[in-house]
Amino acid sequence: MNEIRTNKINESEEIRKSGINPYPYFFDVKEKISQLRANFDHLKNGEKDENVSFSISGRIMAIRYQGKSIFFVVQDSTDQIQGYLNVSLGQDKFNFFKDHVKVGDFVGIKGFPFRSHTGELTAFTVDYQLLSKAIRTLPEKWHGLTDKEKIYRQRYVDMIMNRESFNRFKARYEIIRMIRDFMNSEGFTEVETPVLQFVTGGATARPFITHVNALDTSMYLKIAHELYLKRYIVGGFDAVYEIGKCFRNEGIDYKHNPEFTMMECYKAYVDYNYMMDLTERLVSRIIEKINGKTKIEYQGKTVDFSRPWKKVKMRDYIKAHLDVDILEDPDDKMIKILKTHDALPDIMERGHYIEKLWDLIEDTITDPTFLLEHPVEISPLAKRHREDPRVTERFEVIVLGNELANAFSELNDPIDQRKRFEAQAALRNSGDKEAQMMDFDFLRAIEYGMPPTGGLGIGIDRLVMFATNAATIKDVIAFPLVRPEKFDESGMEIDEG
RNA sequence: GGGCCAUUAGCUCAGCUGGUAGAGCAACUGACUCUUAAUCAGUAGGCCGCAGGUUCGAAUCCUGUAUGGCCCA
Repeated sequence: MNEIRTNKINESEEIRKSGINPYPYFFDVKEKISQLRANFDHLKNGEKDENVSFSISGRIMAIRYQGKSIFFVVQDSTDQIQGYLNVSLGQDKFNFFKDHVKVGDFVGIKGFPFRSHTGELTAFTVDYQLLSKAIRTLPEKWHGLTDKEKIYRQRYVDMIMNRESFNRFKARYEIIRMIRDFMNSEGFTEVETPVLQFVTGGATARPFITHVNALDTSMYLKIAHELYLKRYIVGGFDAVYEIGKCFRNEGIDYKHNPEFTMMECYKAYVDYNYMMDLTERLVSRIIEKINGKTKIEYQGKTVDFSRPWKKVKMRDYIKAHLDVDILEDPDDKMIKILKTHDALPDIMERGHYIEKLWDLIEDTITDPTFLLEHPVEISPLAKRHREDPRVTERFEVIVLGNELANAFSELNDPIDQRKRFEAQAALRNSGDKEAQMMDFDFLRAIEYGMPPTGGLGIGIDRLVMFATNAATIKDVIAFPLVRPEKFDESGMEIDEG
């Protein structure tokens, strides 16, 4: 139905018939546009340097026809530059460009640099090659895509048109590379754990279920890396980490995507104090590298990632804000407070009361803060505190009310771990679908002995959101989960109800 | 789960209390050898998300529904 597309398909066929492949195989790219710009920034207005020849390639973003000369804009992964060509190219090549090279097409350009009278560094085209003909038109150059739905569904178009978006993804992968560099330099080994699991744990979450034909059985997609990473520690690795996808079958909103990326690390012979230091150093370094400073603006709020971060104990913080002692006051008192805030949990259990009480006040935290010593009930994989067995050696990093990291001195007492799993299993049996599953193989593993271990998990998407000032998780996930689109037999989109 | 908003040309948007649809960019034809949101002249392009209802008549009012966004829980 789209006439422009049909015309371009026909045009592409005509080009092919004329002996030119609209989709050739290779172009010898010698430099990126940013390099070209940097190398010839010194050229003065009207000055040219015919002695140097460059070879760049990219997508044409704009064309300005000017009679017997043509100005255009090429964009590659690094930058844009204005190109210029005229009939000195030869009448045939000039005409072909004028008739068949259009906005959206890829071209390779050879030539020399000059600066126009108006001061624009320009690529004077001595030769060019059409590298790929686009048969769909790009959005309007001035506004690009503004429809959020189109941005998420057709991220490739958003990336082309919106450099801010493109650069945010570049930053994301730079951050991931920085995390790898950091972890490697700290002596951690990058490892992998299964995505398909018969028992999945390490987090309080509902899993996805899939089916394995070869075994004719259901499996879960991992909700965390934790339990398998600890098996590496049992197996003798000193320090391991994994950066990978986790899957949680829960709501989708501005901070949750069903699949998301988490970095988890575990190190033998250290405790949560070590992990606090590691977290502080890693996160503040990334924030500083991306922003040039540790005190940043996030969505209109100032957040200071400078070390050291504040520390508050969960018990103290809840007591100060809600006047209830989560260790000593009875359930009734918590329920009463939750009722007045209309915040009763779906599952009437002490652990859920504590979580809900925290939810009520988490937004009072702005700057990165270590929230310490969660009660045992809500921390089934964390070791009891060495001075108070009712709480654990655990911390979460809270930034603007969001959980950015979660860590503990790992529970390596197999008897205590079994009791914790049993308590979780009881919750599961009473209908708590997020409670952890009994994992006998994991128990068996730590029964062989796991050294004292510190563990940490960091939500990469959240971290990227803060580092790049992204308002929603969808802005930092290139292809967020959206409902499927409908296409007709020819592959054209259908708008329907 | 609740509330509010959006959905009109490939893209960005107009379209008033109902009278059979409009601009800019993109596309197409032509002019122009330093333009840069180039300019100028012309042409073509629409199941007004989908389904019902009210009406002589609906892009517009009503109901439902789909998709998405924002806010709240």
